Amino acid sequence: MPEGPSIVILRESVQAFNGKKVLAVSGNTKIDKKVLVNKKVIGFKSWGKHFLIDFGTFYVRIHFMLFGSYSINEKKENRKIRLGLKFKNGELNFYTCSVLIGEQNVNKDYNWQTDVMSEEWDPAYVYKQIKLQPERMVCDVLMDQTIFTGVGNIIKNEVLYRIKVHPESRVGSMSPTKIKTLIRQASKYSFEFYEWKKVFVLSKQWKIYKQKLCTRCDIKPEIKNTGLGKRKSYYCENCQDLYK
DNA sequence: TCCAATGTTTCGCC
DNA sequence: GGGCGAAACATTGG
Repeated sequence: MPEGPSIVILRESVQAFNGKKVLAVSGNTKIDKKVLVNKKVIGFKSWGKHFLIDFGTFYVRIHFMLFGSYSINEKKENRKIRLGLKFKNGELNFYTCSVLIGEQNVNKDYNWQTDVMSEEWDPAYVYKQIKLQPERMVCDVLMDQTIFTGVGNIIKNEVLYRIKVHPESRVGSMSPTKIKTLIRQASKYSFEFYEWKKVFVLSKQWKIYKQKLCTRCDIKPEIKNTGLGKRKSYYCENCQDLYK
């Protein structure tokens, strides 16, 4: 559930509650639930993997971590609700997630220019950030939420495969053109992920992630924890040979 | 049945 | 203090 595109889908799925007043709050979250009662939702936002409920003078931040989930207008059986919001026209429940209150307006805490799915996404700014840290491996940079906000491990693997770059390449060794391609594809693939996920064909589209054979070379992909982040990379030694 | 995994933060050690 | 590894969270699918 947790990569950026999935959170955009969530945001779109809850629009029936936009502008509605919270009538009751439940769940085992540690936040003070009283402060949400009788408050009106000004909007639902997302910043990468963060799901944000805007109440104007403050906001709620939900992060689903690895296992988090939600349900709309129903309760999941045998599951403890972490945060449940009741509205006149339905309910929204979150499970196994991190919940935080932001004490000021959400726009003061968040900047959307790095969010690969935001209208404010700024590829030129992202490019400058990458150029500041040439020693880092591209697998780490792609997963860095302050540079590629919303990119997760699936998107990382598929984008690097698509542009034929080895995950352990130093970004300083990549040409300006290739870095721009990387930036463009991180956003483009995220939107494709979003479309595929909505029609339940996401995993059918994977070209290297969790694949038995490279879909270009028909040879077995490498599987290795790469970079300082040590997150799993699936890659083809034969065709992802650039900069390595 | 077991284990890994679409993630991030925090703690403790060297 | 930096850097690193492990733990914590706790579900789902292969």
